[in-house]
Amino acid sequence: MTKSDSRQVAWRLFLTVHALAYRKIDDGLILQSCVSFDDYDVLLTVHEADGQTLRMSELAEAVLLSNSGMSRRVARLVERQLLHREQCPQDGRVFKVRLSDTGVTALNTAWDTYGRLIGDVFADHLSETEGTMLGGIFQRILDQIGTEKHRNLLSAGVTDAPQRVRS
Amino acid sequence: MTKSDSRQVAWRLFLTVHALAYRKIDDGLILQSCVSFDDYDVLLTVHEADGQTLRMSELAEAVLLSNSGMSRRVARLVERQLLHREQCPQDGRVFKVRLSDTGVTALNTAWDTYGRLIGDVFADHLSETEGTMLGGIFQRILDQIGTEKHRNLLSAGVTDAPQRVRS
DNA sequence: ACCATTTATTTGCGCTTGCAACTATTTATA
DNA sequence: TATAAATAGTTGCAAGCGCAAATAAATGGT
Repeated sequence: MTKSDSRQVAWRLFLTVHALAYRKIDDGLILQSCVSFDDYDVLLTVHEADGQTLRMSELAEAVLLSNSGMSRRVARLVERQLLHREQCPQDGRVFKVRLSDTGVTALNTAWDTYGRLIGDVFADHLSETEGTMLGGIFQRILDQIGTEKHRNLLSAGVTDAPQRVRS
Repeated sequence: MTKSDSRQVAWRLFLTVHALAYRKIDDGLILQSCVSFDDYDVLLTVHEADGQTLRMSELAEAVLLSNSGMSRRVARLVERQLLHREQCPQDGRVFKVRLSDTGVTALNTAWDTYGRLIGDVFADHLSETEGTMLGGIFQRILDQIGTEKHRNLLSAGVTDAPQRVRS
């Protein structure tokens, strides 16, 4: 594969789009909703989980952060009263995390901002068909490079899936 | 736009694919070529520039790093003898950066690893046609959200492989 | 029951980052 | 020419990260 390969070009554009989009969303969220992109990701992941609860290590893996990083991130969110962190009665080693009422409110507020921003930097520039196509391609890649946890993004939770198989 | 919108789904998958791909490439580059993904990006950007030289601020903008961050990153690369950093004679405020011979060698070595990794985590999972489509979509997004510097990735340079550095 | 092992999470530490303040150099204005 | 304003780049600082070591709790073999 040479550097002029269309897939190579797509890769470089992929990186640039991600970097720019990430920045814009992070800035927008902080400015308009007082939550960073990474914090939002944590809150959303917890809230979407079964029973709206996750243990630390599950959360860390889900958002692709190290355990230690997640430990401190959660500590900050608990400090800010957006999360509760409670020791599991059955197994004293595990701590389960859950959104506080304030956290739920913050998540909902942030969603308004986030949804708008996703449109600005990404979704509004795609047709429905292109969205489906992209989803199919990314899901296919994820099936190859992700762990079990990441493989089910489409089917789990996010409803009707434009699943596709390798051609 | 609802959460089950295909473009919304595509966005989430986009984020996950990026995070996983980034990790794998960074790990692979460090392990096999002793250069981090971010370092590689800097070296490549400098080498691809007009006259294989860039001033600090241009470099910072091109790779989407802050000026201070770039200042320190370049300092480390100079320390490692991969880059030269020389004061501009016409304007003593600007410093221009250039690859050393060692840097060129390192870049070529890293390209072997990097090319393989891009295939592993991204390109090999796409058909040529899909690559072209993705490139088109990403370029369209970039035209909307990027600055002038980022807008020309496809047209400027990348398309017909001027950057394959072969000794 | 006892102690070694394994598992879940949290600290210690060093590294990288961005922001704001600083230095150095050039350009504009009087 | 003198000096104010603008520009390029570098530091001080505080924050976040990952790795490895430390802690705390459960499990297994005897």
